[in-house]
Amino acid sequence: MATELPKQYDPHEAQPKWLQFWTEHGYFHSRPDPNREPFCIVIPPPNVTGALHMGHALNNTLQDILIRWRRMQGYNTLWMPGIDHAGIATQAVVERRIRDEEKKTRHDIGRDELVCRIWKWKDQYESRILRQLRELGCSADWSRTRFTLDPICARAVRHTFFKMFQDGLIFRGKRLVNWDTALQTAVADDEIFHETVKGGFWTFRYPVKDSPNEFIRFSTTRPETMLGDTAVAVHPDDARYKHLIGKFVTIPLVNRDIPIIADPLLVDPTLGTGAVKVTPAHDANDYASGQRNKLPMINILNPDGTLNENGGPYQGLDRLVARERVVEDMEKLGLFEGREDREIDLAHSDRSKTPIEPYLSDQWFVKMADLAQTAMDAVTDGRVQFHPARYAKTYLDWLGEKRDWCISRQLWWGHRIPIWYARCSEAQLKKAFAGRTDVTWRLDEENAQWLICALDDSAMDAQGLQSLDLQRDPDVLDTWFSSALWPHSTLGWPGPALPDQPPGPQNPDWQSMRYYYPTSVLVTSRDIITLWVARMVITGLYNVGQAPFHHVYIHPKILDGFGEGMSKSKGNGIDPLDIIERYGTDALRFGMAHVATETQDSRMPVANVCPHCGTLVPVKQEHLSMRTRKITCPSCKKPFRPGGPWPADDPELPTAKQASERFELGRNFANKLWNAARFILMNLDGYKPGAIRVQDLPIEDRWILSRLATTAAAMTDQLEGYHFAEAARSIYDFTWSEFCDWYIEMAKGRLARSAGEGRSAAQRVLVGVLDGILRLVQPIMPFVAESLWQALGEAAFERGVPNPDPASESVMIAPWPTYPAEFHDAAMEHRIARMQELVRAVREVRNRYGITDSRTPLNVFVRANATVANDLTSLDPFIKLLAGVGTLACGPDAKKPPQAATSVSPEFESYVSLQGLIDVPAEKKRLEKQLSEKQKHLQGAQAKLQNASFVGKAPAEVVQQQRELVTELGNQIRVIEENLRELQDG
RNA sequence: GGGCGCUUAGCUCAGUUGGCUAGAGCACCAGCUCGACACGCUGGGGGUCACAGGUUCAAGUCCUGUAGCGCCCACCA
Repeated sequence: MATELPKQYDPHEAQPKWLQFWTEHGYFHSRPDPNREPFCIVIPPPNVTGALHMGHALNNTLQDILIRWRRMQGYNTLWMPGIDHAGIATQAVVERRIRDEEKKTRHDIGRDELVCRIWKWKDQYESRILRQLRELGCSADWSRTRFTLDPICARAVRHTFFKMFQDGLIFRGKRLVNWDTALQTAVADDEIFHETVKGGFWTFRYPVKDSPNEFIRFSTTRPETMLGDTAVAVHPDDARYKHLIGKFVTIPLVNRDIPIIADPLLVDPTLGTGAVKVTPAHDANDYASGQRNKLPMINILNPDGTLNENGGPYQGLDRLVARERVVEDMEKLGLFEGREDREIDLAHSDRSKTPIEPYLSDQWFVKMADLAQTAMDAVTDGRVQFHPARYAKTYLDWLGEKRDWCISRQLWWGHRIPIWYARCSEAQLKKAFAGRTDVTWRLDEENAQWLICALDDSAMDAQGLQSLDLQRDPDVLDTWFSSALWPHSTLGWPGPALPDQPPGPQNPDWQSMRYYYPTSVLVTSRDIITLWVARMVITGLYNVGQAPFHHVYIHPKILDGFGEGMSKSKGNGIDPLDIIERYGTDALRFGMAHVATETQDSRMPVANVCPHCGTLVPVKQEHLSMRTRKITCPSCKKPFRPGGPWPADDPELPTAKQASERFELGRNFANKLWNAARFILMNLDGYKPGAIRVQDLPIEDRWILSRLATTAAAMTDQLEGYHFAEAARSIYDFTWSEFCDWYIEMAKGRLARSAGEGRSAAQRVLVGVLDGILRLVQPIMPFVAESLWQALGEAAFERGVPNPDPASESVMIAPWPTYPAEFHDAAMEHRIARMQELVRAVREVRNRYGITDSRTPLNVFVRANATVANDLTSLDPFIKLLAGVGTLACGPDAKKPPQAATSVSPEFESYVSLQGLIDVPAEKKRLEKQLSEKQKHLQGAQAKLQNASFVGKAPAEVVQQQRELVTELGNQIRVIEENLRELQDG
């Protein structure tokens, strides 16, 4: 007798145990093996910014499902894990901490110290993130874990940059950035917030040159920028200004002449004065217009927000002071027309909270025209496929713009731009770098300097370079530059640095690159299709010549209970660890698979668990919008802090854990599975493995094996197509609604007999089906699957249908189930379906009349044709067992007893003897309602048949179906009428 | 403003190429401690499939429009 399992599945007992077991057995590792086909996924590397959230749980669960499934299918699966340094986000988090804790800015502590602090932060959060991923059960090859700043990734970054620089794909150009004048740094778009402030809206006029008394009127919210104006634009069709196009106006304060140009994109003639001053260096639209019209760009600002030498008489003044002076001076000149108050939506820096100035600066770019085209081709010709396919449009539309990619960032955390500047003669360079292939240079004519690109920093440490007066570029690369290389950099591109040395952290393993690249599928969310997916394809094609993956699966987003995306700033996230703690990892994973549907993002209402009394307190919308930090429990009246991803604990208040009932489904399923297995294990006395032959099996066995085979095949298809929700539903429905609800119940009869062929066969089938279920569920719920696999191994080591095999040492490495074609048996499925219908009908009658004690047998009469009657009679023991039937009379002439309730089925009529218990008025009412519904349905169905165009156009079998439906409905109505009549008579 | 989606039971969601009485889980109602499971079992109630048109023998499903919601991109002199 096998050791009996506890009544409930305990995930917290199972999880650490199997995690350790899998790790010790090395199941997560993968190494190149030419005899096996690889299946490889590279993880979208989480940011080191902080802990993982629900989106990560979803993303990684789905990847793990694919990896675990393909591993069982026999592929050599590699899941490459890693972390992203996430330049801006990480630096901002660490800077904020330093500011909060030490009241210092990054300029106070310096570049080296800041980078050092961020590395410490990175170490701490990297291990936390990796731990979370492990706890999620992710079967990644942890020994290969990469970080986007580690030496191997850095080498790939350098090679790519160097190659692109040599190919002329990397160039230096001007670009407007968001300038924070307080911190004197550029900030990223996602680091700014918009706030409505009170401002002015001034209207001025410029005198038209060579046309006395003619002026052109314009308005602005930033009068000081007129010092940087290089044109006035009007709409080409605007009758008021048409004659002025091509003439000049004079900016009076600096006495500069600028042209009047026509720009239909910049100017909307119905707004304001219809004329727009153009300041290309300090406004994004004007910048675009300046590029279109080849206007000069005049930068009037110093980094600190004061005016520079281009500000003429206003040089040195703060821009806001200059604004007032400009207005005063224009007024003195009689060119000021008025000012109105206006609410202005102004961009502010997240960090300094001061207004952002658009600021023109030198940046590095990747030329996209040709690169983007190669990436578009890879998708249009099908080398890379999106699932769902519609996301290809997002990708193609974005790449189609072919906008140059700005890759420099004014940050300290990241890959340094490998560029040095030198002002010297080329002869000096040639001499200094004679014979060197790891250094290349190009002349920057505009600034009269050399741009030197080095493949490695050490190249610039050589002796004799002092005379060159090298200046290194202070910027770092856009984080996406290193992320774009992720699929091939992690696999070892560009090959070993030290070919004779063994692979290691400094020396990549070239075999992996050749074996696993291109990877199989990328699993990610739709918001980084452009930022990341497109760029990976670009660099993959550029560096390796092959796109980095064959498939891109885009999964839905998890929203909060109110339909909004989760984000740290909204405070509406859910910590996966809370869910794991409350429901178990399998429940979390099942829940994730279950929400991964084709079309729709999924809402996840969440509740706080009161840390004092355990009451579930649903999160309300106002808790989020007001950033509520304290909630009073409605039950015990004690205060607590709502759960979620908060930056730090609050020492004053206990923090609530979070719960969401959406994970009960998975928890309950794991427990159901556990108990089904528990029941089977309790009934395995005398189990002997043996082959089964479906032809020899009774109906119920053939039925469940047919259903099992269908389910396994369906799940395979569903996973192939990335239909995770359907796959989860398939195994759930099969296990619960077919195996547990019907098959196990039917098998109880045979098990109860202590010995004999019947019992033995039932054991084999029960064990064989359970074995299949555990394999099928393993990718989704690996922990409960492993627990039961091991328990089953003790009681039934050799098992399986049709032929038993010794169990593998882990369900993780068991083969993915496929079953012989003869398992599919439509006839058996049909017979059991008919029986289920009858059982349900009898149960319904029992419930309706309150005869729920199954020991009170009901006598059932079924009128049906001979075939159906035979089928049902053959299942007589089950009908008796499952519905508490005493005698079953079945046949074409089954006589209806007096005072009977009926249930109407498409294929047969059943009559249940109720021994005088009928509630006549209630029964009458029920039948009348049923009658009117059936009559309505019949009318509709008949009308359809009489319609000539239906009979003419529809396929013959459909028309035939319709005829059968009408006949059937007619029969049913006749039966109901008959019953109703008898009820009235009786 | 452009693009992509979404709107089905009180809640969260399924619903294949149009085709038999629109499904599930939770919640609700009634009844069950019967030897796997109360994280359970049996049965039940509950839906004008956002709205308005159209195509079709037939529309939750296809088309057009309207409203609301979400996301991405662009932009707001």
